[in-house]
Amino acid sequence: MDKQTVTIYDVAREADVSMATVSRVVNGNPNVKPATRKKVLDVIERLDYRPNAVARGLASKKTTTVGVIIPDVTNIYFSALARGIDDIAMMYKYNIILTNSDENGRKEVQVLNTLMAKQVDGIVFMGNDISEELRKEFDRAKTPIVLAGCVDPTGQMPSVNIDYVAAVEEAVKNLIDRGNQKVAFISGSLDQPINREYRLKGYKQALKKAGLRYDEKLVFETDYSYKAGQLLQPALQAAGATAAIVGDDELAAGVMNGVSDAGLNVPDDFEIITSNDTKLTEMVRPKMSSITQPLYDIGAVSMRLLTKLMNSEPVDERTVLLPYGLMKRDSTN
Amino acid sequence: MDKQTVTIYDVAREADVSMATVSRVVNGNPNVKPATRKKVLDVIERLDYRPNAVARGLASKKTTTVGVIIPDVTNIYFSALARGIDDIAMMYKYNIILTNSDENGRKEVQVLNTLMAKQVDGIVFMGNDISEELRKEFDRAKTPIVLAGCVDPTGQMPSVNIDYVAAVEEAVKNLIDRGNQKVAFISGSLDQPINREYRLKGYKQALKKAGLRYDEKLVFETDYSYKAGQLLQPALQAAGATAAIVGDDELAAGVMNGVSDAGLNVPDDFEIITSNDTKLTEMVRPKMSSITQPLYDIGAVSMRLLTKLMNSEPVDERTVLLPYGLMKRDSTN
DNA sequence: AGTGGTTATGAAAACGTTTTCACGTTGATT
DNA sequence: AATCAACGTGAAAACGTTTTCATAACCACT
Repeated sequence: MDKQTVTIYDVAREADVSMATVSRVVNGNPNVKPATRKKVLDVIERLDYRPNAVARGLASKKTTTVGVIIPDVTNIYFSALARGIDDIAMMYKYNIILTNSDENGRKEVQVLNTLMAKQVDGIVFMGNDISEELRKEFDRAKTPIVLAGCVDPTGQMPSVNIDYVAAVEEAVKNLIDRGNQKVAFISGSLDQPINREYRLKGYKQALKKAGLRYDEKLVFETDYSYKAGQLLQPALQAAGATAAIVGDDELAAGVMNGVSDAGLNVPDDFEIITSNDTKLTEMVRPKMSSITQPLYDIGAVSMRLLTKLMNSEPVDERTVLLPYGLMKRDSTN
Repeated sequence: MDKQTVTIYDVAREADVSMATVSRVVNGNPNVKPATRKKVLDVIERLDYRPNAVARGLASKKTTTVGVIIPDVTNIYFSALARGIDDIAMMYKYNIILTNSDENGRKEVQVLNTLMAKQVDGIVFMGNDISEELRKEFDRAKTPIVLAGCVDPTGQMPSVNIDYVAAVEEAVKNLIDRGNQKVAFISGSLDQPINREYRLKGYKQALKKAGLRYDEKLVFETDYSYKAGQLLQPALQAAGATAAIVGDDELAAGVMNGVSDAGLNVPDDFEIITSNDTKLTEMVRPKMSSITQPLYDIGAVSMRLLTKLMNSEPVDERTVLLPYGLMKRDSTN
């Protein structure tokens, strides 16, 4: 009852050919006489032979597996990207090793190392910050890596994103144009470049163009959770904010419910624009207006880009920007 | 500039020992003299040697990788399970190959086969139905498989779930006790055992015990999507339902918003209990009452069970039932 | 009939580990 | 001093493929 495996050698013997020939037919190499091919195929069928991908990986130095580092699959934003990644991966016959990093730098480095040990052919990285140590590991990796929905301020790494600066600027302008003088900026940690150097920059630009003064009291730094958003309400009120641009949908839902539960009307008393356009925006009431980004596509395009890199195909744009938009729903007037 | 890899052989040479010894220190085998160990460790450090997991897998027939088949990562219910699975997997030094199946039988079989080809040490399967063909593949697999949040009516496969029959019965009873004579049953396809043989059974039992007649017109078979739920409102009204038990949270959110948008008040005109207790239940307004199940734990426990199976450890219960509950929020009175 | 170029095949060497055996050493026990 | 067990180590055989290289067979052409 031991796992008795049929090997390529068994097939070769039964079909009365060499291993090399079996390997050829299995891999669709055209240099095989049709008659031989058929003979081998028959034996494969009869013996129910299944090539061992590990042995194949060792011999060919290709595993047809790519690593995916994700902060948290449970977050709708990231799972949408992951879905795009997996679909394209499957299309190109790759499998995905998925690991949650919790945006924890140490864990990211460790995960990266085990992925390299497993000889993945490429890596898609999601996360909001690239620590120094992590960057060092990236550099030393001989494996292609692309960032998905994750900015690299230095622009060295292949990545796919939207233009966060412009998107946020447009959203904030929209809020200001409707008369909001005090627009809150709510995001995750400002240590993360995507917040500090992109979103916040867009926010400041919009203020400047509207002739408004930047006020630190309107900047709220918190973590990306529903709960955190909900708890922000008193602080928002204290700061006199009448609108907010929020960096994450779950967080935004929390903010909105916090505000509503305090008796204010959204959007009449308080307007909100969120950033990720996940399906959550349509499930809450009022539905949330949002910056629009093609989540699935960001994942899909990163994976596609990665396939090119893994294949050493020429790549025109190493850092691709996908189009964004602004979707008006019911949390703005 | 070619990927010049340091092998165990290089280390052996530099440290002036045999490969076997290097292997021993890398694997923590105690049978190595401390002095030798240090010497080897130093060389490893100096050369930055990283063991090749693929070669290791071939030689040892263990890949420390498990396959996870999931209908759709994008669904909050499943991603919560996946998170539990990954955390425990990581704890036991396993990695996860994650693939979406879309509950498509053909795809499930194909994915299963590539997982086997990749020599995964075990598999966690999520999905609502096990087709005949899939079951055949399961049987023939020499690899341990456990079902997570997925019933096997035949009880042959290891699985971890809650008692869906009892949970639904309790929820429906709760609805009936509050005077609802016409409780709708809303779920995914009744072809799926979990709906046909478990949830519906609980529903019928509750009706019977309350002396109510089972009415097919109150049974709504749809797909698990927000949209589908939203569109159900007219039919619900036509059937005269005043309450509903719903099999999925996104679906339930759709139902609730459909009902609300039609001008009815939830819970005064229409009560809803949903089934999965995902965080979505707290994000919508009103918050949804729900059957409570330990999602993360279902994933975690399945993975833990799988580790035991992979390790040929004795297992007391092959089909484990985790506790459920009923959480009253604002979609019921 | 001789030449040259495909085309089809096999032998055997990688690929980078783990693992099995056998063999010396060592130290304790009689 | 002889015996034994435990310990520490190395040689070499797996593991199941791909890939390189050589060669045989075939097929036109001159």
